[in-house]
Amino acid sequence: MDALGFTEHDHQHCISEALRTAEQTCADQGLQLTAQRRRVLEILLGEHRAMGAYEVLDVLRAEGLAAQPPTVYRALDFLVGNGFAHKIERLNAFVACAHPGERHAPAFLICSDCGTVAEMPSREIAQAVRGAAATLEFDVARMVIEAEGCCPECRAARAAG
Amino acid sequence: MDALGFTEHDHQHCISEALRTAEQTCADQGLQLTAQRRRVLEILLGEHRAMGAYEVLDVLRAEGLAAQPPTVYRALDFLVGNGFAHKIERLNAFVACAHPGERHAPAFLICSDCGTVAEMPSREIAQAVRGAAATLEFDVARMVIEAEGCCPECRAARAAG
DNA sequence: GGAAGGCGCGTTATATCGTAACGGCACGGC
DNA sequence: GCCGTGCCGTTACGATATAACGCGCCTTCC
Ligand SMILES: [Zn+2]
Ligand SMILES: [Zn+2]
Ligand SMILES: [Zn+2]
Ligand SMILES: [Zn+2]
Repeated sequence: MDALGFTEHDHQHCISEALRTAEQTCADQGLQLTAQRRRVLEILLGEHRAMGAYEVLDVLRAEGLAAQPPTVYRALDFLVGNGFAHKIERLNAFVACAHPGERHAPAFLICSDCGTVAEMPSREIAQAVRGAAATLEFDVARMVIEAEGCCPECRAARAAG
Repeated sequence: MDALGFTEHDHQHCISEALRTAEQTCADQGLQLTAQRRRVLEILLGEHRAMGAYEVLDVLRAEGLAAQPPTVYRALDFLVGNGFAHKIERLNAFVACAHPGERHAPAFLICSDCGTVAEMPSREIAQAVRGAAATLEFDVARMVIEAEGCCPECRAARAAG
């Protein structure tokens, strides 16, 4: 389970796979993946970066839909609430989940140069957070773990440039 | 170095100590802790929780000042930029630093019940994040580590109620 | 069949968070 | 004196997010 985003990959496959997983998960859990929700997920899947809600809205409008902010926020709430997307707090923006279906406390790498957002394995990080919290007798319900920096590609580009 | 916020403590001492440290650090580094910046820091220090910029603004106005949003944001930028305060991304709000002067990558515990925000030791968490990032050859420049949950006091209150 | 309730969604309006840009003033260097 | 720099007042605006109301489509229950 590696974190895509920084590596070359068959992105069409990446998208269709994620959609299929979302459909299956919704079917299993009695969730309604309506056309709009699905479309918003597709838009997020289109890029391995975080998109603002209004950016998604612009895409919908460019497709001829007369959408309003609540439309997008409702779709995003559904997607985030059911683990098909995540909110990147640092950017006030949203990204498709790289591991839908699996229960996970996500952790993200955000490249300041190219904007790519990768979801990385977080078990040890989550463990460290829970450990530190436990010494203060604090019960952790939810975590925000986001690291900003420079991705390998951009670092190489810098070195070359 | 424990994380205050969840424990009883002499809060007046806590405030004056932090202000003294800020004054000393500014003096050492040639930074100007102006009256406004100092006042905003005092306001943040007043509570062990995160305050929105406009909430700070309301306090200033209640004191008779004709302040505008940029006034507050400029003071907050100064305080955050120089390590006297932190932004809690999850809340779009600001909290006074519990360890000013020391270089640190902060990690926070946010009680969903009472709103208290505590800054906790983060060395091991930061280490775990850097480690996970390194396997993807990602250079981390800045981290956001925030855990939401229930503090010991509120847990006790729940159990009692 | 019809009442009742849940859910998704359209729509309007508004709340909340944050910044751009301009100009004035004070201070220190030269 | 003149200029650069940093701080701040002020106006206006941009970006992010939600409240509230109502409609249509279901399903449930009788
Ligand atoms: Zn992909
Ligand atoms: Zn990059
Ligand atoms: Zn205190
Ligand atoms: Zn609490």
